[in-house]
Amino acid sequence: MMQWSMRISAYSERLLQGLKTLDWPQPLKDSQEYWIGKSQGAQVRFNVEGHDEIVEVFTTRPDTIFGATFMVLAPENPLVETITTAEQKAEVDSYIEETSKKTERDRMADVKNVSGAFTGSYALNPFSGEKMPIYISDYVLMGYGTGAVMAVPAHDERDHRFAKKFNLEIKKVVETDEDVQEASFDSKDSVCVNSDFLNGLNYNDAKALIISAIEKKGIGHGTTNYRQRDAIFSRQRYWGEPVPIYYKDGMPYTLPTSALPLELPEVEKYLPTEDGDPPLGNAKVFAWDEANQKVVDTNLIDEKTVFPLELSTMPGWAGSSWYFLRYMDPKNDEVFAKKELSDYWGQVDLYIGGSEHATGHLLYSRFWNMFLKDRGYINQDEPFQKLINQGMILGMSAFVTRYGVSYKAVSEDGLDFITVPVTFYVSKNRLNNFSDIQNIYLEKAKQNLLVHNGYNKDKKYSIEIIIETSNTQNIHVDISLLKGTSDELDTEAFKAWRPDYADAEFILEDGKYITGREVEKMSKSKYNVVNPDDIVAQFGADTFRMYEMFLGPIEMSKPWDTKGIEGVHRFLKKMWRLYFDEQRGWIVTDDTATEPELRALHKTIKKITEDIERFSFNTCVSQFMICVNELATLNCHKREILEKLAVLICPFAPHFAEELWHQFGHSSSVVAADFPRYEEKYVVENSKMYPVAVNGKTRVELEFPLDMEQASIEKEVLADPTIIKWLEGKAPKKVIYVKGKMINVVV
RNA sequence: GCCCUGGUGGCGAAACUGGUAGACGCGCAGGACUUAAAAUCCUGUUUGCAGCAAUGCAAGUGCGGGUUCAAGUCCCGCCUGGGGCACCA
Repeated sequence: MMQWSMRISAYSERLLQGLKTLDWPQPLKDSQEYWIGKSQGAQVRFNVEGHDEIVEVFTTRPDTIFGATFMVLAPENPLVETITTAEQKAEVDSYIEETSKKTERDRMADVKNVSGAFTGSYALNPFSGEKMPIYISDYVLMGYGTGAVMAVPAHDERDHRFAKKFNLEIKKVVETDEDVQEASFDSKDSVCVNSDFLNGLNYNDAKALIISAIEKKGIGHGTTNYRQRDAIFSRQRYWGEPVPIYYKDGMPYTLPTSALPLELPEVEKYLPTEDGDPPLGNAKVFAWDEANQKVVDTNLIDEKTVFPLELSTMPGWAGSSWYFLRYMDPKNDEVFAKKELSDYWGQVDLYIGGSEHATGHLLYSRFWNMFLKDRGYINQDEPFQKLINQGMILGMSAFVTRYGVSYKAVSEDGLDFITVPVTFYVSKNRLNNFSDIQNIYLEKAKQNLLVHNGYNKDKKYSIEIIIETSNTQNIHVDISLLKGTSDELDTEAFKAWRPDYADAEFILEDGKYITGREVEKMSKSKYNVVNPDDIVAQFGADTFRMYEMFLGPIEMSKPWDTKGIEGVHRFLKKMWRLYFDEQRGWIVTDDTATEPELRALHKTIKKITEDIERFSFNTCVSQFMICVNELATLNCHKREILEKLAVLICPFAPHFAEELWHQFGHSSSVVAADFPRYEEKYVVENSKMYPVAVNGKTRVELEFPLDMEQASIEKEVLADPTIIKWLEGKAPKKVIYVKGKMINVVV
């Protein structure tokens, strides 16, 4: 099938180099770097004995060429056809047939399963002069390098496995004590042996020397390879941007700019055509009239002036790679964004997204951006200068345990056997100890026996043994069946939940059924989904927003736990009470703020300002709590403090801040207010309570002025009774004094 | 297999450049206000030992070593949860 591809591989090196300029998480950069997969080595041509054909290989280890004892081609390599000998043809053909049936997934699945076939031909090692049998095997991929490798079994794991399987020579060319007959030794930290003029050279020197030798011989050259492939751009589905291309004599032509954008045609069904064409093949009006320059009825196609349009559509990333540029100038009919505007807005300042886009969207988007820059449409090399990965909010699944035990009832005369199953839903902590609940099961087994249809009431039975205990099932239950925010199951609700559970019987602990809890992705099938709308309805959007921030660092995944939300809600109510009294209403005064009040405020301004910069929102919320606790203790209701505090909290609780701001008499929005500035003078202290340690263990706290000389501090520290006690009469070796931090006396 | 990430109280977490581990919040326990409840406020809450108590001592950040006056933080070797990639020569 003919497919459109984006030649992203032409940008591999720039995409790799560009990573150095980005403020992105290292793991994300690593995975792009790995995906691009740059490797440096050499391309080398090998002569084939008795043929004019040559086999060209790519290798990153040309320094091990003296250890290359055989050759492996990809089964799809066109050379296979010509070099396979008559005797080997049947074997090779059947191997190709076999591998072509395997899907790529199958191929990957049995990495350990070595397979291949001998072509019957030999290549000649240009340096050792040895004959190298040529094999084919599916561990060599046609799509990478040249689709052929020189196999160095002593120093490559895959080649080693292959050599073992087909009994091929393994020749050590890198110094090591390991037995290369047993396992390959793949280190790059190596020195050449058995390699003629390379002997004694390390990896880097040997590589440089052999590449120049290869070039001198005229059989190859040093080269760089990228693992990254071109990206298939065609999609055989309806929804997507149509490709503005028409075909004339089988050749593609672009539509004129005036015909753009080419819109999706109407179709009756979004399915492929009977001939197997994509859904656009069903369109009635989707042909290009070259003479009249417009899209016309498909029936009019005559291949003279009316031609068929491309039927495949573009993939999702055709749009997702550059939509943000359009945001800069959304109403422009001429271009996607006027250059002056995209220059003005520049790059996306901050991109928050998941790391799952590492090798897809985020790479395509960079590529696309570079291309647009090369064409002169925009000015930035990179679309997203700063990027952070947010963690996922996970669900807290709940489980009940259905625990089944079978008993064997034997009649007194030993003639009748009845199997009596007993099943209970067992509360979490009673499950650990079966002997504890054994009697409950046994009692139930006796009851069940009496109603068993095999039961003969004229006989006496003894219930003996458990014949099966393995019937334990953990069943997801909907978290709405829990009581409040606890782990306790509402057993009646559970019974009503599903007909299967209507007759459920429980073994409780302290009168409660406690479910097992586990952190999993939120998913309907796991019944652990918490709907934000419900939380917002109950607590308000500000509480919800702040609680999400308070949960922990933004880049970490964490379970949603509704329990803690009360704390944030209480905090907002407490802060509100600094401004409002239930009876008296607005209680903010114009009194002058005191030193402790100003210190509380400015400590907070400092922390919030710094923590916002490093995206540490959870610690911001903590600081607000500390501040409000302090102001409440100080009984502070002063405008000088509280007005700034309201602005400060605006990014965290915007509705709340807006309301307070208006109460202060402002008519404009709080978002337009100046963000409070930290002033150091309110926070500086001139003394510090120092932890004083003896040999690293803190023993006492002593207060000293910050500008006190070390010598005087030492004198006072050594005179302190607690320190004297811990010195036990020994003379201190030295005293470590870190200004503003701590003091340590070393004995 | 390879790459990345995390592991700190009963729980979510804090400790930014090595410098008082557990801030802040939840939960729990006790108390105040109230006829009662809600709301609110106060006290305690890492563990162990001693003490009526204030307090004191010891241990403690997944495990084992190391560097340092000082390690949750740095180094070496492991264990373990999560995510991604996977025959790329």
